[in-house]
Amino acid sequence: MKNKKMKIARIESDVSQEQLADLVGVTRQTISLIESGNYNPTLKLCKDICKALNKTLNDLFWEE
Amino acid sequence: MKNKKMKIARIESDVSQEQLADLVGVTRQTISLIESGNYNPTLKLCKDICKALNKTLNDLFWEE
DNA sequence: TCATTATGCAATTTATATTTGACACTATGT
DNA sequence: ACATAGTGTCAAATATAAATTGCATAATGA
Repeated sequence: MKNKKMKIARIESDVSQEQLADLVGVTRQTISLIESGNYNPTLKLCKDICKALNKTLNDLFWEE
Repeated sequence: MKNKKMKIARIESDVSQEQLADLVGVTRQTISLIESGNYNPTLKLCKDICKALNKTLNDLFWEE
């Protein structure tokens, strides 16, 4: 259950895990864990990531 | 910064805070805190609440 | 009046998200 | 061959979400 949507959005925005981590104020490991799946981030972090990548919650974290 | 969307969706579905808490497997206090705002729930809990109320993440937790 | 349901809030404890520091591997370029 | 950027992952510590318990209030019905 990897989060491919987020990884793709990040690569489309041309930012590394470390750059995204800096943008949202967490560590690189946290970004890596979220993309790797099996992780349960907080809502605020999800929102911050969405804003940094110009996406919405549904875009990156919702599956029908 | 209250979460009115969630409270409205819950009332539309005719469930109490306690019933919603049971549906998603948390305590009534956690639901109360989320609706009161100033709280930062986990993504999994947000998703579970959305499913219980037949809404999406953007419906309840995203503001433009 | 009395009981019940629904809600808000606060203190303390428990579970877990996140940090920190480290080591490893794979490109890519010099 | 060497350096560097990007990523995956692990163990231990810290920060905070969530649980637990309890008390208070308003609304409703018997």
